[in-house]
Amino acid sequence: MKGKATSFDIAHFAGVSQSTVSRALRNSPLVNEETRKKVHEIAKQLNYKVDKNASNLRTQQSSTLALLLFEDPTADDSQINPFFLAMLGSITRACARAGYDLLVSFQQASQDWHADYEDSHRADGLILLGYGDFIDYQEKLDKLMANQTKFVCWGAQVPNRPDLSLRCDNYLGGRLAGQHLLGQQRRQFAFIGDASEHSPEFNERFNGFKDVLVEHNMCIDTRKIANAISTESSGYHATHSLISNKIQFDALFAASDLIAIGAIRALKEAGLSVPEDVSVIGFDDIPVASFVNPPLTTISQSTSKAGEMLVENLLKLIAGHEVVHDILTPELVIRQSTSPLAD
Amino acid sequence: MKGKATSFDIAHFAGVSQSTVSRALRNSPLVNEETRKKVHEIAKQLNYKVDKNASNLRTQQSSTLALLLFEDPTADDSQINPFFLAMLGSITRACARAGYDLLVSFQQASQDWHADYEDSHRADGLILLGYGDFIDYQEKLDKLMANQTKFVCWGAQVPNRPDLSLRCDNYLGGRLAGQHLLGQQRRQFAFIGDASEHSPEFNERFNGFKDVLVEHNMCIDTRKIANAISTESSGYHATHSLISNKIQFDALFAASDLIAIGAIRALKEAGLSVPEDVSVIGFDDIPVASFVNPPLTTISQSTSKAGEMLVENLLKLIAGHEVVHDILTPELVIRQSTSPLAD
DNA sequence: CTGAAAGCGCTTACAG
DNA sequence: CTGAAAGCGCTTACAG
Repeated sequence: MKGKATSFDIAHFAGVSQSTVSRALRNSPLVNEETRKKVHEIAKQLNYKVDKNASNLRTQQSSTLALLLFEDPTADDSQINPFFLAMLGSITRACARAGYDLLVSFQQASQDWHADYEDSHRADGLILLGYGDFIDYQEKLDKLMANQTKFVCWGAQVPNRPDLSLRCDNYLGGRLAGQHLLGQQRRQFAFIGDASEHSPEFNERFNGFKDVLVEHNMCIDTRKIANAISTESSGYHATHSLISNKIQFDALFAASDLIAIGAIRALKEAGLSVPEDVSVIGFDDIPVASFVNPPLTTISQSTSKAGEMLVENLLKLIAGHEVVHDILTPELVIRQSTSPLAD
Repeated sequence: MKGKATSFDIAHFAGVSQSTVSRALRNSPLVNEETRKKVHEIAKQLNYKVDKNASNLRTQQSSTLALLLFEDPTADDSQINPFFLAMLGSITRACARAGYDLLVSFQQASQDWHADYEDSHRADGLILLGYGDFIDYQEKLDKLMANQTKFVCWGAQVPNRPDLSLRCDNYLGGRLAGQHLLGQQRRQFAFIGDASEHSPEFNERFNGFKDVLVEHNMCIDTRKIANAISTESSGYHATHSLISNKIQFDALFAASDLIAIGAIRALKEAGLSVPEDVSVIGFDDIPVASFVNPPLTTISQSTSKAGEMLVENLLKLIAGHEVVHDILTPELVIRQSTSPLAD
């Protein structure tokens, strides 16, 4: 026999029809047990594998999901946000468990990234992942909706469809950070990150943080807020600029761990010690967080839970089932980058 | 029109046959320029996308590569080796550039992981990535060969087929590490990693290291060698055991950055300072390396170059072209975890 | 330059 | 329980 074996080859050897082979391989209850066994045996001998293209074409689905990862245009080749990399890991595993393949693709946030994975039947649905400018996303999400594409989305909200997106309770996370720093007798609070509608996740974190301070009759001086995207170098530069402007602070909440790591570098360079002079808290709990020096206190988002739920929800959507909107609960992880203020 | 548009729908609206539509969409030179334009226009209006399952079935290929990532059985869910994650990034990009989709899958090293991606026509070829027990790999690679599966492999050698694997010059990398430490007047050398045939990459690194020492009339005391797999905790425990056994050393070469990071943690815990008491050098230059404290001196393997070449070679293989065996050149990256010995 | 037709390898309704 | 047949949506050799 030349090339790969087909179901006709098996039929030939088993002395049954090709339809029966197909049924047997799919373990249809219609098929006689003995026949089923014989077919499976021959299939194994011939090293037969169902041709996915043929079966997908026939059944009009692909058993494949596509993960689209958007990168900030500034992100360079080598540095993919570790938080998303961790998500990728858990999504891959969740797909495997569900018997789905996963197609991975990086997209520029600027591009027309709804791509054509679903239209071309390469994937049954999309998982969207990425920080970036929220405003830009909205119209693209609209397009996906109009197109009836099945998708779920980490972070960004889909207008009128809360079920299509998943995120952790960023507001609560911000509150946890604020409470932790307050409990350490810190009183001069800085925030680094984009607290605007362009980055709703960061914005919510900031709001939670701010609200806690206000509840304790404190406030955050707007001069102590510096804008940054989620990279180490952006965090470094933002912090550096605060310091050069002689802004004083004894506590710093960074909107992400990457920002926090950059902030710590800037602080050290300026001769400030962490946590003695400045308590620094991040957000995400990326794998690196425990390796940096000092190990980073942070707000943890469970990537494994998140990945699992994204896949689960997407599969429900594909199956035409309802999805309940859920929000993940973040947790404070205390390490050594924060400490009570010494008097 | 219900559901997705097909080439027949376009044919209908364009007033040509479906064959002509297909040719026009593929920009066949046979087709009249005006017809071609009209077809493209209508396709766009109908939001038509070629059904990949159908075209793949017809052409018997998939324009998809599969990336199989093996994990050490000990690796837990959250911690995928960052070196491979970086490779994943560059491989994804290289695939996109070549017009290929990338299927990603994690595999247990123990499993029958040649999987059936190629047999089932889900992918045209495989990229294998992963540390792990080399001995176990060999028979699996043999199976892939016997199966005529197209694949390339990072690190592990394929018997008699050097062209199927790609790696950096680990021996040279080991030499670079040795030379650097020698240049710092260090004289008591420890090595952490699995220097055996089970981990040929680590073994080569060790051999290069050892040879340089020997050339300088020095040697490595076997008691100063500790076994470790490529994780932070394994590096930590190995180093910890050296210290508890009162083994003295002023320089440490870790077979990977992850190991080095764990080693630094153990050293600090034992009250030893890095680099003053012990110079530590790693291998890989993972993104974290520059964030840890002190920033890690290491031997860099270019993941972007590596990913690109793996994809390039695999595509050549698929096309039936010859692949020249190539080996990447590692580079010494000096940071602050190593310093000249103070007298 | 274009069209009618075959066929890629399956799955599944239909008939027995 | 089984088989003959249709058809998923393309690509491409063949004929004009």
